[in-house]
Amino acid sequence: MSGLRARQKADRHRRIIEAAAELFREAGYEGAKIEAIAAQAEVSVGTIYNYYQNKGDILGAIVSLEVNEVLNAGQGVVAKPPANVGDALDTLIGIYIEHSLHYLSKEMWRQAMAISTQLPDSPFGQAYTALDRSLTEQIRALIARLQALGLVRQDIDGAALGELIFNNMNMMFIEFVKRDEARISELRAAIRRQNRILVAAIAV
Amino acid sequence: MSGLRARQKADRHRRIIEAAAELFREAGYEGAKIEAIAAQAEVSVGTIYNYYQNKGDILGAIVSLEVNEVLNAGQGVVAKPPANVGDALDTLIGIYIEHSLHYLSKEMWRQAMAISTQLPDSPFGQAYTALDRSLTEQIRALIARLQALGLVRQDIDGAALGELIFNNMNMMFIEFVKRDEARISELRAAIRRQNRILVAAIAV
DNA sequence: CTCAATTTTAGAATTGGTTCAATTTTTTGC
DNA sequence: GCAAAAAATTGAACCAATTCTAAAATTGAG
Repeated sequence: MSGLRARQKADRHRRIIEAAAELFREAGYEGAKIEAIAAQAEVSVGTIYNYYQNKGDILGAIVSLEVNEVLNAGQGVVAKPPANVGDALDTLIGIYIEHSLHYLSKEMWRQAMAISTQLPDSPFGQAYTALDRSLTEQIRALIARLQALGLVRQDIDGAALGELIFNNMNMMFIEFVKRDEARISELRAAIRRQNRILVAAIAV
Repeated sequence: MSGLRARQKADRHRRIIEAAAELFREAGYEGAKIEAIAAQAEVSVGTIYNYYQNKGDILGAIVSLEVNEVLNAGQGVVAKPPANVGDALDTLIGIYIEHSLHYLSKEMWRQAMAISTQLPDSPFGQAYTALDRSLTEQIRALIARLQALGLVRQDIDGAALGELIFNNMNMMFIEFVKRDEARISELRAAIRRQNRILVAAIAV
């Protein structure tokens, strides 16, 4: 039985993540030295590298937690969407954006995004791509739901539309985290304005 | 008069860029050590840092060359666009994409994109954002042109539409450079499919 | 309880980007 | 031309991530 060992392992994982999350927030990604994270987590530097391939993967684990929460929250909207295409999209996207800075600072997002394009084949790079895909799928699911409800035209290419909406939102979010002074409300308004064009095209 | 000094300066800039471009292509961004670039350019390491704030800025200078070429090539399409909204967009985007791997490898693009989100306030970060904006403006200009030609509805929000098209294309391009095996033809086809939805909505 | 296997640890070594103080080169006022 | 000032160059030193090594600790099977 590997009961105790597994529990200790999980515990070390948790301690490392918690220490890193705290230090990333306090000192920024670059400012949080591995030695400091190790000290805070009460493990050695070597142990951290035993659990994660590199510093980026630690951040990756934190990002995954955040995005999975967002995906869960999104479920609700897909299940019971507002009875209006524009509002439905705005509500789902709103959930994504409003949750986005819960655990992660803009600086952490910037680092995470950078690492995911820099090392697309690293564990984190692949995980990040998978998360993006899940978000795209959720938007597609919403569109399919709206089609089923008769709110969106049947002849719309749902797959392509889902990608289009996600890609635009994601790019806007990237620009948002690149500017510290950018406000969430402005971001949402800009995306609404862009989506208005699509809504006009697809609503029955 | 600052004749000699200015000439030497320009010459060293050129040598550094040429050396870096060659080594980035051969050994990849990470693989190209600053010492090697310095040796190849026949300057010292310190001199490189006198000319560029950091390694990323060297890559940035190369990216700017490439993107400016693309912008120039795009001018032609905006001036005389194909007499069909879908074809016009496809032609402009085609120019962007087909030129994109001329000087830069996918790996170089990945690094450049990563740096631009990681350090949005560095010289390169700001330059990259400006380049993105220029591309967006060019797409907007094309739409305005098509509106003037009576091919696009007058009541379309051209600014928002330009952003939407650029953001989607850019995100698709990011995913494209993240996968070494992805082909240009597939990328173009996927974007065409997405834009079809928009074209249906905006064409007169 | 004991022992072999596995994991963790501490810390030294490595690596490569970046910084810096000293030196050299270029310019400028005379 | 010639020195003093300004600018540029140099390469050694620095720093932090990552790797490596040998010793110590922990585990679980018997």
